[in-house]
Amino acid sequence: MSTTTAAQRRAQAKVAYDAFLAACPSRQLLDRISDKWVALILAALGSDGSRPGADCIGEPRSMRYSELSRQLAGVSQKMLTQTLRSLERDGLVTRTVTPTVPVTVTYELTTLGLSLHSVMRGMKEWAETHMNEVLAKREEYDTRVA
Amino acid sequence: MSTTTAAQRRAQAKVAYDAFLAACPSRQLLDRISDKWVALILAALGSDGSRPGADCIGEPRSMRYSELSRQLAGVSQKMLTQTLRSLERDGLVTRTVTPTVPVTVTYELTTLGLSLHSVMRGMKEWAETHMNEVLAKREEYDTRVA
DNA sequence: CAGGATCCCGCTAGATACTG
DNA sequence: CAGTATCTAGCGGGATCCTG
Repeated sequence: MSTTTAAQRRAQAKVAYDAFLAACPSRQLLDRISDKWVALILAALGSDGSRPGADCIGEPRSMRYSELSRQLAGVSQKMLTQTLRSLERDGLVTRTVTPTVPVTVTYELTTLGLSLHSVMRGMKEWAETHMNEVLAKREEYDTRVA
Repeated sequence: MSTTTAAQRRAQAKVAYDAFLAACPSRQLLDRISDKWVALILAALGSDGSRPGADCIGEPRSMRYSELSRQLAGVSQKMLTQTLRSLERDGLVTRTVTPTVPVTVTYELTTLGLSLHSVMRGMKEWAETHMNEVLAKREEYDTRVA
């Protein structure tokens, strides 16, 4: 550590990321994961407790492209592929190609992806649970303004 | 009515809404809350970082418009106002105007907003915590492709 | 101070067509 | 089956100016 460059010192100082700062990489990362498709894909791949009596506890679910496409109703192939690619690039999901005929591609959460899922899994559920309340608040707000 | 418990109503809501369905209102709600500005605003209003070890669930923080604008570096007035409006409409924050000169406007989380914050507060922290890991994965992915 | 109103650019989601 | 490629319309979102 004779001559520490500015870049080195900066790299060490960046152990403390702050998403409140515009230039911080974690801001971009927050923006990436703040996406409905990300939330839904993670919810789909991470839902191991959806089936009562399921024997695969602890093992993240492995899903094919077409399975995901079916479960995430309304998603275009472009968005699904694009989102999956970025998730793969960020190390959140693994993409496995099996050279069958036709080809089979499966996606699975990594440990890192699973850690994010455990953080985000509540969001979809929250939206579904509090939908009524939010709708009521909206109506109240709209009539108050009108 | 008043005899139904919160758990019962929650269970009913879960059956009624499904964010996996494109037409479901909860899908739109999920899209709204899957936004970096929402995440950051909730993080700002919900955290009392000045008091470590405090029972933070008691009183949510009250912040002025300019305070929020300062803390969320890089946010435009348009996006800040727009996001705050939608959060107010959905009953997640309250907007209080105090007729001082000049006028003072403060924002605060509602109980509903606080419940969402408790779900989402981990996201910003997750992004900051796993930034290094994600950056490493990206580099690895990029070199693998190249 | 806390926005409202406008203009406008860029990107991105969506639709469509094609392929290994 | 699981994508890629291409085109385009639409709007998200920034910049700017104005106001109570």
